[in-house]
Amino acid sequence: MQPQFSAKLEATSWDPKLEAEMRQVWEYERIFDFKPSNDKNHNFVIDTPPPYPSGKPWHPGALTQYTQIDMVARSARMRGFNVLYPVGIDRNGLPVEIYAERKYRVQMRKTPREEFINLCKHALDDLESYMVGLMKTLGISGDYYNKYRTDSEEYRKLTQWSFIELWKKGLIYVANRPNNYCPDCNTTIADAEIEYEELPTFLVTNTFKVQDSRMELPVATTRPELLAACQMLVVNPADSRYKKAVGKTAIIPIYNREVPIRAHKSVDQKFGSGVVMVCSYGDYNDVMLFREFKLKEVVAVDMDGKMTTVTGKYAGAAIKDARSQMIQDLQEAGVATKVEQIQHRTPLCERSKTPIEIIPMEEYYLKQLDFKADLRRLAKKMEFHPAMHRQILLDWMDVLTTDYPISRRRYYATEIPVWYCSKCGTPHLPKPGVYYRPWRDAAPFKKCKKCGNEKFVGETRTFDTWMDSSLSPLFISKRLRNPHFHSLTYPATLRVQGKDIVRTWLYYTLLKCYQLTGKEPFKQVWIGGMGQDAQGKKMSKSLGNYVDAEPIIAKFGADAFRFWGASEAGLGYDFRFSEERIAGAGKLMNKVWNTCRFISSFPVPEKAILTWTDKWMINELGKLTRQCTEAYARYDVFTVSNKVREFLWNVFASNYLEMAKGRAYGDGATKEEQEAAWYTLHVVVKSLLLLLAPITPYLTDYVWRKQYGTQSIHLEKLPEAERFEVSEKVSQSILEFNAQVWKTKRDKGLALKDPIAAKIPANLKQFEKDLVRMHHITK
RNA sequence: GGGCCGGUCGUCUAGCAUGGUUAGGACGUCGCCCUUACACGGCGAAGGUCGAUGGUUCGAAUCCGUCCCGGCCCA
Repeated sequence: MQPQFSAKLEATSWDPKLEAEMRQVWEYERIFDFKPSNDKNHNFVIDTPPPYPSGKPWHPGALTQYTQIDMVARSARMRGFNVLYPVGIDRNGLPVEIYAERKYRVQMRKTPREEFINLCKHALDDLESYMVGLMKTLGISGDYYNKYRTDSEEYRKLTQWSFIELWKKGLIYVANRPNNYCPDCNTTIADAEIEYEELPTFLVTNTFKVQDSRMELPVATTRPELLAACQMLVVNPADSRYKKAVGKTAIIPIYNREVPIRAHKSVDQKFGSGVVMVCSYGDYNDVMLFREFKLKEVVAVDMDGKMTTVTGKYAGAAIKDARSQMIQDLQEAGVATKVEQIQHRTPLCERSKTPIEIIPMEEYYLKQLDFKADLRRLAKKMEFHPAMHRQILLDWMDVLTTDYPISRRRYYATEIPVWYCSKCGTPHLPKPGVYYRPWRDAAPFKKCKKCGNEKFVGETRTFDTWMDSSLSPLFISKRLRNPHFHSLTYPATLRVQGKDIVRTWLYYTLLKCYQLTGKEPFKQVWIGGMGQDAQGKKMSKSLGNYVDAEPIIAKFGADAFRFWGASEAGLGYDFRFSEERIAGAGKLMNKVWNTCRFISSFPVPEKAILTWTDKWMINELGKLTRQCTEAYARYDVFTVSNKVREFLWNVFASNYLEMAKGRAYGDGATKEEQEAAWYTLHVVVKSLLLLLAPITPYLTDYVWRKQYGTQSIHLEKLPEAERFEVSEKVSQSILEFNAQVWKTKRDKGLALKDPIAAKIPANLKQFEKDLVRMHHITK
């Protein structure tokens, strides 16, 4: 290297360890604080998903999603917005309770409530610091100073406020209905919390006698233990085999009770024997038939998943045990004629993977069916990125058939703020704006408004956790705390989330915020794809294909991980986790570093008189800049990252840089030409750094501060595009010509610095001087 | 059974809406090269009958029909 030029960046490779240094600077400078503009349109409010601390390690797909969201936030800042990018932690509900039960080896029901809550808090604090630490490592530029927790007094106050408001609007009611119940979690769950799996089970065919007849009916069932709860047999009205039996009475074996035989079109003639027993409740069809035929419920399973006394000798047994015992008894009694193993689609609790039971229980409900049309209208009005994922929401709204059960029989969640008169049972709701714990606190009333009684009993149940999280746009906009701030930040600009929680978080947020404010909670929705394992399978702890991203991030750096996350899959598409490809992104980081290092050895001229080579380059850069700016406006970091990589590596470094290198060193060039090269090199590098800054914030800021700025690159705007009159085909010709010379030299066994005779194409005459110098072309 | 998405070199993908030069790039592989930013590099090469099959057309990865496979969601 000639002595007059020495690089400002010394190391020959980018060291990811420098990321920690950069992070400290950001924390010290607090450059990501939100300063609300009084012009609402300048505020860009992101409704971020507060992560759920459900265990370690954190799902690598989720981590990737958070980095993608951060790129949206950072690019919005560089587009000139004041960005509110909250950091929250979702700390309510089941996963934490299950985690605490495992970690501290306790059972919730056998632990005093206060004590159990404290254990949950402990577990949460531990997980939370782990997660926040990872977020910071990844360069998530959220507002850590105002980090919120959904189990804070402030947040729960808001949840209880929303319940009281919705109650006042008449949207809350209590009903005793058959409900999804998880005997393992001991609580009611919503349809949205159920998943289905094909599981092996026994299909038992039992013979039922028909009264006053010699007829016998084969009845196929997967739930023989519910025999005591059978209230009817049904066949398909078109089934000729059983026409004669319809209207008669059958005798239930073992219990010797009489039940009617009816016909209903819901019965599948081909399933089992074609005769089905209707019990309370084997499945949803039972629920429907009980309602339709006004049958009397028999509760055969209790809230612990044990058989009740109506089942006689099976009382107290677990469902599974009762089932095998019953099958054995039926076989011994000669009632069971056939026992076959089949695959049966079984509803499972999403959290505990236990088969759910349908048990009649009294719960609080929030009306939602009346709002379908309104929500559909909102969903169509909101802008979706990508547009195709709007359909997930619309489909879900289509299939809703019951209102939303909101009460849960758990401990670690927001309490339902209700007290009941101990005499007449009338529910009393307190004034909103205070956090209430009715299971512990004295009632804030003197007398029952109905009967005058002075004693109250506090509600012990809590809310479903989506009752809390569905209020995030109201919480981050300080609905209860700061009306002015609220008016500037609600509705939010953008909701960001994964496609797995469309039917829960997205849907419930729309529902509740619309019910409470009459508006949509956000203008746009960003739906990310899911991280899968290297084979494209869903990553889950139970499958054992879970990857811990932390050591990979430590190895390659957050920027490499982020770049990979940006460039791997288009917005909304699933992506596969691959260490190899993250390593590949790490190489790009190094390429960026070394490009900057080389160019850092040249002065930065204010302006220059450009040669055609420079004009060509700046024109190409302009094209790239326009493409990237447009892509950022669509939150499409996939396009940005891939276009920048291709430009940087294949056009700028491999071609322009080689063409301008000699000129930059002053080799056979005028001072003017040399300065033009310097100028262009810096213009391109500056723009590339700015375009990459939202995606790889550490490296770009580090270089920027060393080389160009007195302030962080993250306080700059995205670059402007410049245009020159350069013929369209020139770019391709240059690339082709260079490749051809390189190939010729290779074929002839020449070194790159050896002279070669070559004819420069007519349309590249303007670049002749640089090309001759670059390839050492002789005439 | 219904919906959505996808099926392009070993792997990840661009192109497909507005059909038309040797289907572009990345990762990996192989060969040559330590050329004064980078060997975490440079250059080159191999590798694809664009899921299958009909059709429209002078011409289809691209448009239309049917089918198959995978993923997710729903029944």
